Amino acid sequence: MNPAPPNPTVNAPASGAAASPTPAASGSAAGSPTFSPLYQQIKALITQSLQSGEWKPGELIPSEVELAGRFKVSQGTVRKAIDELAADNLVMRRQGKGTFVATHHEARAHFRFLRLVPDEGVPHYPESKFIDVRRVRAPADVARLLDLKSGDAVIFIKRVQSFDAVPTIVEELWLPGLIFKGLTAERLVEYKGPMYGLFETEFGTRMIRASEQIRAVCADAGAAELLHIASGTPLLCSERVSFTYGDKPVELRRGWYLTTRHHYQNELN
Amino acid sequence: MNPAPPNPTVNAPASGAAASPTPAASGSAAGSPTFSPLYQQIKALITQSLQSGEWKPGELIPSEVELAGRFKVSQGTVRKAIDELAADNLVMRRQGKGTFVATHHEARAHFRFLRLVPDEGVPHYPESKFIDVRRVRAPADVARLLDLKSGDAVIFIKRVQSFDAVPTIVEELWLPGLIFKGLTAERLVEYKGPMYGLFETEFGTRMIRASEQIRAVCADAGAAELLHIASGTPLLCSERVSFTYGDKPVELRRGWYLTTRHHYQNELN
DNA sequence: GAGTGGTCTAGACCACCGA
DNA sequence: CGGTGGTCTAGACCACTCT
Repeated sequence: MNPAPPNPTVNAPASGAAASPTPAASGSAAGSPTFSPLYQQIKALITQSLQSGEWKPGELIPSEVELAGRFKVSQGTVRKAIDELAADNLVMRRQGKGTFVATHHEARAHFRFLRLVPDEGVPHYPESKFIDVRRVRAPADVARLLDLKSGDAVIFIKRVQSFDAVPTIVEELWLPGLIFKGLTAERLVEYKGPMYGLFETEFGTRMIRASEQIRAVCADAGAAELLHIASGTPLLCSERVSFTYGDKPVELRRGWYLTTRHHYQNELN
Repeated sequence: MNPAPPNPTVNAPASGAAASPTPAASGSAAGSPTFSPLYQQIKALITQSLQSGEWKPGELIPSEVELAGRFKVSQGTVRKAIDELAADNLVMRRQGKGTFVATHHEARAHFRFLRLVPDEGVPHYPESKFIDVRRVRAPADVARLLDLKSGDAVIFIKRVQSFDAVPTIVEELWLPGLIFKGLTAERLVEYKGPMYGLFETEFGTRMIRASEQIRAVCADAGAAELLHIASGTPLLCSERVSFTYGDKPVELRRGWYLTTRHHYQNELN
């Protein structure tokens, strides 16, 4: 056992009972056993339940005391695990009510990934117009970023987003065909709200984090036409890969942003 | 008293002794008294000591038990306060050694604000060449962003930064003259390493966080010459305001980044 | 009032560091 | 070895929400 002496359940080398096996968290190759703290193991167990859909987005998860009983640890340990999950935006705590599985269906979450905001006026969500939705074979670069094999089936989506009827964003998305089987133009068009919300409820795939690379480029003819601007206008170009549980890449999104009346807002902390 | 019953020191309406007055944290206008938890008050007290320079960047601060004794609270409460300070990057914990005041003189900190990295190869710090350093009166827009009055003295700095001898960044900085009195071109040139390090050690002003707005623009004649590129080349344009303690703005930095072989890297969490 | 998360305490032991 | 932060527990009370 690792830190707490009077508790022989989770990290124990061999203990009989309880609902959670988890020899877990040992890099046990040789020399150093590399133990991990109890609360990290609890966090991993809870994360598994989230990933498996045992508790769905927006739902209430069991209370701290109940989880403490289930895992045979103190409430404080569960608390620390959930604290981290909340910091990771996997879960949301609400005093007096309980802890809820985080969801992209919330005003709060809408601007976590969309960082383009109007220079003046309040941030709001743009309107989408879909240009293209089709099943294709993954080009090499897309396959590499999505951890697929070149030629694997992917879904390609192209759309234009407008703020106050002014076209401002051209976006191309690539999604693994296996995961997003059955995603059609109709589903996309009829669905109102952020796409990540649809992915979450319709395909059980929740975006956890993303990595973005940003450049300045000249608008090519295609983008220029869609955005009603002169070819050659400078655009902000973003390439973003989004990840679900287990750091699995599940979306590649290339965006071209018109930044004459909008800007990309970033907070450095 | 607020949460803890057996402890009449920090938040107490009127208590005699102890080194920390702090009636603190009450929005006491009318109706709701708006108490704040003990650990938040401890956090505020420690932050004051950091701001006042009682413990300088890089130095060791008193141990948790000592602070607990000083503030007459439990170690757990001090711990939670320091946990938040560490999350805010004001302080750095090192097991077995102690807690240190964070500093910008560390490889770790160098890329917290500089997000432009080479497309290939390892991130590294660019070389600076200073074009201009002078005392001027603040234009209206600069004054507004730095919370000064139009016409107040400010220091203007212009420089070019190069990666592997390739000029890549043009930067213009505006600093409040009052705070950075005595900042000269010589000091800047002789100083090696990140400018925030110099600000911290030479002027006692530590940058805590920053807010950045990013756009795509065309290179004007001046930038084009400095970066050895054609006028009109698309550049990534960033306007950043940095803040010290108390959310006081103390730097305006406008940057133009050449993104042909570099990109702005951002993690969305 | 019962149940939830939020705060606070006290005490134990562990992992790491330096002398 | 003693000192530091890191983990874990157990129990108390507070603030909030709903019924």
